[in-house]
This record gives sequence, C-alpha cells and structure tokens, in this order.
Amino acid sequence: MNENKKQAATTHARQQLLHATVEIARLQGISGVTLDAVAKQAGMSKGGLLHHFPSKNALVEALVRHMMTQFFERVNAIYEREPEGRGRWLRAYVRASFEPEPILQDVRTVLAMFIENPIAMQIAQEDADQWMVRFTGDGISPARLKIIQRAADAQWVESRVGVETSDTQDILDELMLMIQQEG
Amino acid sequence: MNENKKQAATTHARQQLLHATVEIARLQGISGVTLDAVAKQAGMSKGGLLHHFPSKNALVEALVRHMMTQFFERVNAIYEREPEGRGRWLRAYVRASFEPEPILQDVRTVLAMFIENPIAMQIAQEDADQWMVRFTGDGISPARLKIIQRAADAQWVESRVGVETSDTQDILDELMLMIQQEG
DNA sequence: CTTTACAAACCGTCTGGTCGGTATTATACT
DNA sequence: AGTATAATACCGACCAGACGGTTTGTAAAG
Repeated sequence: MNENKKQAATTHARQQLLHATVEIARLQGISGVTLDAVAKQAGMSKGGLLHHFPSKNALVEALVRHMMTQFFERVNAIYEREPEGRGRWLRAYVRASFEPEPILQDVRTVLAMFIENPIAMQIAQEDADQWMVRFTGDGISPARLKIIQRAADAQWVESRVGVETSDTQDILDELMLMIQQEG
Repeated sequence: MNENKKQAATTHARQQLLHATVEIARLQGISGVTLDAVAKQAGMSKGGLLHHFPSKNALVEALVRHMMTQFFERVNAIYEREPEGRGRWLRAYVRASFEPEPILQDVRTVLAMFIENPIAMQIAQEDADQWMVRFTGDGISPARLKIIQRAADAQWVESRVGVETSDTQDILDELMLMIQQEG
C-alpha cells in the first residue's frame, strides 16, 4: 500500500499552488493575491485550488509555513559549515539573512506581503532617508548605525504587534552602550 | 482676511478622521478599516469623508504622514534633553522607539496595520520562539542576541521590500564582530 | 462504483467610489 | 443693510466590480 503520496503539503499540485502564490505576490503585490489569480497562475481553476486548500487562509498559512521551513533549512545548511564556538547558530542565522540566495527571495516576498503598501512604503523610504541625513555626522560608523537603528525599529514594531519582549530595558541599555563605544 | 483656517491637513474634521482611522485599526485591525467604518467612527457619513479625502489611498497616505510627523516630534523633544556628544540624534531615536508613550502607541498601531495578519503573526511568533531556544546557550547575552537578530531580520525584510541598502557587507561584518566580542 | 482531482457557473456580500441633493456660511453687488 | 451668488461641508442612496466560497458536474483511476 502506497500511502505517503498525498501527505498534506507534499503533492505536486500543492507545491505548484504555493509557488504560484509567491509569483503573484511578487508580480502584483498582496492585493493581487486572490484565489482566481493564484489558480490561474498555477494553470488551474479556482475550484481546483479550493480542492487542495479549503480556504484562502489555509493557503496563506501553508505558504508561511513552507517559507519558514525553507529558511530554516538554509540556516541549517550554513550552520553545518560554520566553525564551532561562540554564537554558531546566530552566525548561521545572520549569514542566511544576508544571503541573496533565490530560495530566500521567495521567503522575503512572502514576508513583504504583510508589509507592502506602495504609498506607505514610499513614504517610509523618504522618512528613513531623512533620518540617515540626521544621523550622519553623528560620529558613528554607518554599519553600526544601521544595526542600531534597525534594532530600534524592530522593537518599535514588535511591541505593538504583540510579540512579547522580555528584556526591554537590557536591550535599551545595550544599544546605548553601542552608541557610546567606538565603532 | 482670515485665510489660514483650512490649510489642507489641519482642519478639525480631518484630524478627527485621522484619529478615527487609528481607532478602527486598533479595534478591528486593518481589514476593518473601510471608508464606512472610519466615517462612522468619526461621526460622519462616507460622503463627508470622501469630501475631505478624495480616496482611501489619500486617507492612508495622510495618516502615515501624520504618524511619522508625530514620531519625529517626539524624537525632537527627547533630542533637546539629550546631552550633547556622540550619537545624540541616534540616542534620541532609540529612546523614542523604546518609549511606551501613548503618542507612539498610535504610530505603532498604524505600522502594525501593514503587518497584521493573525495567522501569519502567530506562526511568526512560534518561529521566533524556536529560534530563541536554539540561540540560547550560545554564550551571548540575551540583549545583544536580540539586537543582532533584529538587525538581521530587518536586513531580510528591507532587501525584499525595496529599501535600498548600501553597506550590506559592512553591516554583516559588524554583526559578526558583535557575535565574536564579549557581550 | 467509489474516490480523487479538477472545472465552471453561480451567489451573496462587501467595498470603494459616484452622484445628486441640502444646509450653512462667506462673498459680491446694489 | 439686504439680497443674490457661490463656495464649503456634508448626507445617503446607489452602483459596479471584486472576491471568497458553494455547488454541481465530470473524467479518470483504482
């Protein structure tokens, strides 16, 4: 008895659907991700899509999981080749984040789905530039500056989005320390 | 002649509309932000809303701008009280990002609008937790660890979203250095 | 003859936006 | 001052399109 052929997320059709979703997101943005569009992109009818994923939410959920798995595998691969010692996992994670690998391209696209909004992003970019101008001449190396700013931004976002953060004060202290110290 | 009463973004009605939008976003999430809902929340009809903001995009754009201005003003205020010297602006920026001020609460809400998605966020949270487990015992202080991870995450997002990043290599080097060094 | 994998027509709802209309206030003219 | 005129602020019915999901049908496989 062959019984491992339809394992939930493993069918060829499902893979194709997932890939089509990423494709649409990349081409049309999140608002373009409709059942019709995805189905069409995958060369299938909406009925067919709904057969594999009972709802749009199911599709998105599967997609997110799929992407995260991919990212994990990438980190894992890097981890193997990363020398032992302090922060081996973290090093692998960071490296993977900075990789331009096509695999990650997809992951990023999906993540972008939840942020994208042409107007907002454009404004955000302008805003970021202005901050950069302000920061420059502050005596801190550009690299370190960006790291600090990003960490701050993340704090900002996460606190609202509901991601529990424990060591807020410690993180703040550490950041201030980084600013004080020589870069 | 009184002629400064209707300055584009300054009317009382517009302010109210903007505030209503934030309120709806906070209560119902981004999907709840419809013209009808916003108008109702502001005690106005949709027609009225459309009179002040010719389209939904116009509303969102005004909102984002408004929020960013608020954040800037907050940073500015902190900057004034921040001692001179290295990274004064950056320090103010970081401090503002970590503030629980109600003013910033709004800004965060708006930003969250572009990220919110119950399923995705939940999965992301689980994912983040797993990474934390993996990182722990890596020999790095939790605070520093989170900073590094967040900076990496930001890189990850930004690269896809289209935010131009110049010193990628430098940032990566700096991060690796932070991992190596004592926290 | 039942299950799987799709197709395609169809439906109800929701949403952004239009449009015609009205009350109120400011401006112009006599 | 008094009245005509017009601009502003707002209402609410309406519409067209989009979208998620349901249902019915069907062809092939086992």
